[in-house]
Amino acid sequence: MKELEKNYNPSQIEEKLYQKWLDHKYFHADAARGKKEGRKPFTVMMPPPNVTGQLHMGHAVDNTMQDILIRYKRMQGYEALWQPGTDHAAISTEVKVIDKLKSEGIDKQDLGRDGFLERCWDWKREYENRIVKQLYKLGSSADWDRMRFTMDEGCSDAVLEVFVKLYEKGYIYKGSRIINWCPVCRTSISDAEVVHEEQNGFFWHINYPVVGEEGCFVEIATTRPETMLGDTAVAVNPEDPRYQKLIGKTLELPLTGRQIPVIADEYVDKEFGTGCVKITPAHDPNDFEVGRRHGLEEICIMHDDARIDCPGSKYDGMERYEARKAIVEDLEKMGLLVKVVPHAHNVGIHDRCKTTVEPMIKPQWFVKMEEMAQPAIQALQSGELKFVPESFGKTYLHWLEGIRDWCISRQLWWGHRIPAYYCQDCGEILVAKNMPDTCTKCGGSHFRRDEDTLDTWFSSALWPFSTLGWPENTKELEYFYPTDVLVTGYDIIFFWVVRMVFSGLEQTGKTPFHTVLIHGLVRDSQGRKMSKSLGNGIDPLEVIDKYGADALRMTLMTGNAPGNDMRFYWERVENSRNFANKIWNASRFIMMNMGNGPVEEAPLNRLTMADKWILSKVNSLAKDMTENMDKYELGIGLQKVYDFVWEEFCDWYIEMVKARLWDEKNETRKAALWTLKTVLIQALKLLHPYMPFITEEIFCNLQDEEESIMVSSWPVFKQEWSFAREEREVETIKEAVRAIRNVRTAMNVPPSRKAKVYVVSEDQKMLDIFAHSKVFFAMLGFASQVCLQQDKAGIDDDAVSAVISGATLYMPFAELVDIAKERDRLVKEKERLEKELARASGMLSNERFVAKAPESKINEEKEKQEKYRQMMAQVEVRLAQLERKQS
RNA sequence: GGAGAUAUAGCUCAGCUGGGAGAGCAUCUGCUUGACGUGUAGAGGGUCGUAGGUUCGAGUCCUAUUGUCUCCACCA
Repeated sequence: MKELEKNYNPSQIEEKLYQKWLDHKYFHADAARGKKEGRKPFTVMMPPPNVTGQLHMGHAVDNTMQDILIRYKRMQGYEALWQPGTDHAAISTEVKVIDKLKSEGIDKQDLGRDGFLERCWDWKREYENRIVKQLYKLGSSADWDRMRFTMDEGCSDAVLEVFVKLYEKGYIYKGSRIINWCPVCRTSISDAEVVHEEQNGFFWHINYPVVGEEGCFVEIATTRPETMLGDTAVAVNPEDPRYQKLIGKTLELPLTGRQIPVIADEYVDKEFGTGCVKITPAHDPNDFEVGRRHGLEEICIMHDDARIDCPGSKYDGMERYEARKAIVEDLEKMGLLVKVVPHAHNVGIHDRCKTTVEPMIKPQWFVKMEEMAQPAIQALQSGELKFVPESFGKTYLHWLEGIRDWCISRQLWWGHRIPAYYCQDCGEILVAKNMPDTCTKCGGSHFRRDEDTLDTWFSSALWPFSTLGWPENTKELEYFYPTDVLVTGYDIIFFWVVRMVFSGLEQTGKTPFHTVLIHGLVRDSQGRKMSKSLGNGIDPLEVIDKYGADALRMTLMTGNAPGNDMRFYWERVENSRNFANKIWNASRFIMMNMGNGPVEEAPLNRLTMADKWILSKVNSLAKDMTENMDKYELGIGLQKVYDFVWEEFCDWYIEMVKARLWDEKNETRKAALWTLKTVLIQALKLLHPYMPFITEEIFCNLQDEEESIMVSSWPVFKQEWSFAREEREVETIKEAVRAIRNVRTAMNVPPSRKAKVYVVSEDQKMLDIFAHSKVFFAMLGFASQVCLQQDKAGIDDDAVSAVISGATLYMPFAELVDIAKERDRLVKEKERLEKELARASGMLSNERFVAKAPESKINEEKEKQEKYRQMMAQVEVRLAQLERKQS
């Protein structure tokens, strides 16, 4: 048997073991094999990290949870597929490549579309590997042989297929609508990519003259005066008495001289501002709606880079904020600027580049959402789709119920190019997977393909089935789809989960997964989000280097409930590291005692009470763990193995068993060794999904029969390992040991001072329990001898006592004990018992309790009451003795 | 404005279907016993945000209220 190092050193073994797993292809799932061997599939889709990304704590939590589920199911005998891949991350990658080009003095336009895309692919090849290697370090048991990329051939084909199908169904349309425009990235962005930030700005109050009524004005207030160049109306609330007579009149728009009407629309809030709103349909989403309702002209006054587009005017070509300044100055000169009021308001910012977005009307492609949202809503209501924790289902519903059409076109080059072809002869739009030969309308053969690409989420929405070969009906798709659990943070429910669900339902008729397991964010120790700008991020790789992947994984899973945020503390990592070291040393101890020979199988009837107790404990732990795993309560599961290993197994069982191990002639030595090894292996298996590396290392050192713990079988509850009586008996022993330790500490007795321990009970069965346990007292270092008797014969009156349920323990070290102190202690104990008795009798004398509570609960209370009565009697006797002694 | 989450020991958090308040860290006190000081034995510390209600019984369920956080929508 190999000798282990004194301290666990993760860095030495993690890489070696991961390579071993890869070499043995343990991560690989196979549909044909699974089918042939009659296994059930279990599938998890890895949320594809951005190719340009670096591993952060979010990935670490997300992937740890998935790995735990996959390893658990794999051990349970499922054909467990964890499908990995990466995302092309359109904007993010394009921006980075552009930056890199800039540093080389190259402009995107100079390279041309193909040249630029080549640079993007170079970037992808260079960085994809980085994030994948980082996921290796976590211990992720994903099926890397099936690695996919959202822009690889298969996924791209799925994208085209879906686009064409949705177009033909009328769910995809092209239209001019107001969208969020990023003047720096020069592309439209979705609502979800816009973040709102409060900024201190101003409210400019401006007078618009009423046509034909000299000296008569309408005062409007705006935060963006430059947009007035595009005003096509002023609106008031139809119910507003102040402005009734204005409705229908015509105003002259200052600076342009254009004539615009005053209209009435519910949208206007009477209480806000002046109650008169300038309407700029081309540059404000609300105004756009108003404009469409009233058939107003939509005048676009800005170029794509946010310079003013107003030919013939002095503002033409000005940058938007420059124009704002000029316009305000001019209005002031004209005497039309009424006042300027400081005003804090929210400004939309592009989350990637932080530029203030400009609402613009642009021809864009949209997905009609109304029909597709319905089945997705129903999936949740029918229970076909479930969120853990459930409350996130409300977030999901809320979003779907208020869903708007999805703008899917992006003015980027890196991404899936929209498969729409414009006939150069007649202008007809043809949508097809490949460029058509002839125009269906005019028979022409010259086409221009749409320049735009699709929103990144369009392809990720198809991830659960595109990766399995859809639209082909592959054996993988048939076997592994629909998948089982999707693990993700609550921050991308809208972006991704919703879109996967409606896409899956629309394309395959099935929800792509039955459960969405939501986790929270990892925050810093002060509760702040980890972010680049704050510089407060903790690099998971640094944690792994210092403490090992297992410690990181354990830290992220401890004391954490689904959906809740957690804070990162280095102290917690240390605790995890300490736990790893604890198991390491327990294993080391066991192996030292095993010697070189094999551990013989011990028949159950040769086991001692302690052996049966720990076996029974690990047995019910297996059941408990399985239940918690199935409920996705990963934090609770971990807590349970932790407590078992550290407290029950190390602090109690190993200590109980030492004396037997050291005595080569002891006839129960072999039983002890067998139990130690067996229980340890069970515990290692239960822990393996959480801490794959250390459990594998110990497992392989401990036994020769199996080559890896990750393909060993998950422990199941066995009736023959269930020993209720022994569990109770050992609990009694533990109670006794604790009682004695407490008394001795309370009495300030040094551990080196040994004393006799008398166990007194009228109940012979009770004494029998202790008959087997003399060895514990000796081993625990404070009993020179243990005497069992039914009465107090031979025990000095001033012996110190400890009362436990069913027995009283005495230690005759009279000379060490201060009688007054002992009396105080007993008085305290008496008070405690009185409280307990009051509680029990309070319940039992309550007629309604007795009438309504379940029988088992009543009996439980009666037993407790009886137990406390007995203890109380003992305490009273002891007190009386002391009184006599003192007087 | 809409929705959701959360409030438990000094700190960070568990506490699953209601039935005697827990962990880690921190603090204090012991322990050079042959796996581990990354250890071990013990102690102190909480009227479970507040007020009602349901119940024989509420940290747990309901209502209201307060604080904190998050998401969505955004007022020109």
